[in-house]
Amino acid sequence: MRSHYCGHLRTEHIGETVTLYGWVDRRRDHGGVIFIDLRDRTGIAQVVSDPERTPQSYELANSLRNEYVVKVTGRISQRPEDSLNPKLPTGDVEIYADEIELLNAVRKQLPFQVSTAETETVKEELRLKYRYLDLRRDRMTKNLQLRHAVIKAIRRFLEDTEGFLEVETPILTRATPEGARDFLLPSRVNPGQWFALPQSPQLFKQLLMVSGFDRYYQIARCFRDEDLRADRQPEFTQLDIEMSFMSVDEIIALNEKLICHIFKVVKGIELSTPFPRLTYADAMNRYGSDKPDTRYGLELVDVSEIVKDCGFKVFSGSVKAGGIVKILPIPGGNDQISNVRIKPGGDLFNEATNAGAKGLAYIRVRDDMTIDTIGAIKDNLSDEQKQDILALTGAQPGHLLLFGAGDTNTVNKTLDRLRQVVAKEMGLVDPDKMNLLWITDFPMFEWNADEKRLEALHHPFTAPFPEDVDDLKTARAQAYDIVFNGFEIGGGSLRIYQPDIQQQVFDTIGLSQDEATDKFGFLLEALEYGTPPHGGIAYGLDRLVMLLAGEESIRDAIAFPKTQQARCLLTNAPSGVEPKQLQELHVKSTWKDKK
RNA sequence: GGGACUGUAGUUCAAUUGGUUAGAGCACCGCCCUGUCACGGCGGAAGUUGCGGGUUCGAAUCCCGUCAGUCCCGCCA
Repeated sequence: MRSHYCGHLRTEHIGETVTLYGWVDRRRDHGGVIFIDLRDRTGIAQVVSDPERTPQSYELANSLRNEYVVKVTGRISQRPEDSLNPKLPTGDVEIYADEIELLNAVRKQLPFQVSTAETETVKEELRLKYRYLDLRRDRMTKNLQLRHAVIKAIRRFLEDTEGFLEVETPILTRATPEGARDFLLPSRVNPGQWFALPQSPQLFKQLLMVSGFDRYYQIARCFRDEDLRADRQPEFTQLDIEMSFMSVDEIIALNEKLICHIFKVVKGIELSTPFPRLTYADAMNRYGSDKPDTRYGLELVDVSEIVKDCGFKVFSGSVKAGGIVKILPIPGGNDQISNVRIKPGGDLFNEATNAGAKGLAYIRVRDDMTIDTIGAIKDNLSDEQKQDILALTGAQPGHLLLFGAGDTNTVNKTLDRLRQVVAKEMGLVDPDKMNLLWITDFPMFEWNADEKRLEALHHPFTAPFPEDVDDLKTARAQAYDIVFNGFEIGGGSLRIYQPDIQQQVFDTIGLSQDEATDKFGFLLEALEYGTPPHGGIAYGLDRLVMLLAGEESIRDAIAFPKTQQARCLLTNAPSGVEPKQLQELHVKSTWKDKK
């Protein structure tokens, strides 16, 4: 007797007897025909029973409802010519039932329709509360299968082809001063002391390099107690990789092979290598972003030099204050984007001001190459300056030029966002394109205005370029991010393996000797014992799966995700606990339990 | 911490913009039909319009508060 999956329901197996388990897919109370959503979620089988031969099964079939669980034993048969259903993945066979057994009924009305729900948008709140039903739906089943396929491809490649070893690292670990907010757990046996959940296995994987496991990886759960977004969960999964004795180029090459393998196995797509590389400086200059979507052009143009002495104070003042003036040139924008949208109150204006811009200046290029612009530009820029701008931006008839002026960060952020909005609405994004690229040569540090100190852009274990070590403050890091269609899917670096440089980096970010010893003494000490040069990368696995699945929310790539308020609607976690538990943990509650 | 949007039968939506008894598809229940494939036919039940308050002769609709979900800013080495 055959087992019971979709793959066996083919014409070459006609005549064989099979047992199927599954859920009734759609309601039928007619003709003894039911559809079974197979237990392995691979397809739907049509089951027919005969009123003469198996009257009990026939009666049962006619009374079954959606989502009842059944066991069916029967013969694989050719479906009659007039009842072929190309929509069924089992093709043109059906099961001629000997016996239908009801394993379990649906005792309550379903909170939403599972079988036909592909055509309906169910409120996410309900989907999350009844996640076990949501996961029955085709879309979510496919997403989880895709996730599995990605992980399987990763393991095959890293273990079988490249000789990596998976090592588990602790979930109960210690709090770190840098980075995201920690999730903390009180220790019962150590009063007043706390574990933290790992933000990533960063330090442990470096210690594994010290141990000599020169090719480590882990599908690792990570935790960050920060606010959520469509592509961010407090609990998420990284593909974490670390290698010894490898250069940046070697690490990048290996990762390109890995990504190619995943895309080929999972999506059947052949990517070409090497992936393009952009330095951080170039990416910021050309796209205003360190994770540019390069599926379309719309590159930014810096016009600071042209306008630095012009009479328009917003422009010249920005440059004099150390900022910049840049332009987002939009071909065809003159016709397609109305003034209402760029002027105060308009959606593009709001987009700009939300990003921190003070306003949104523009130049429209008419068909005869004359221009239409705001008064301040018309009156305060010379004809030569205007012509220089048109020349530098490559403006053609029909172009719309949008200006960003101010400090460099704000300008880049504003134009980056406008660039994305415009590309989307003008249909410049080719959904079939799969653009992967590397961003390299990040700065080591950036200024934290609130805390008035430098902080690590990547993390404080990132190695600077050797030639930049003399002036760490402005040093570039040997770090790289991998960007997929405008999303950062991974990032890594060579790590510091010399204790003196590690100490210098801690000094630079204002971590005192005492504090560094207290928090990272174990690392500094480990570096004293012949640590090999090493480096690695970590991928956001959930985000990668989301993108490969074509989903817009990371939640659709995770079986049991949290809501934006970091709650689990299924279990209603987090929840209050008994006072006794808190006592044992030496924790005083200052918060009244929410009902 | 802040901004925006949403919340109406089990569910997806509607309700002529403040006006009679809040409607429809699907689901659910009953009967009929019995080779269907979004089957079909007849009938039925189903609502404190998230919750609380206010304005009004009258509130799903307007106002205030609150809860929940989503998107975004801050935040996320």
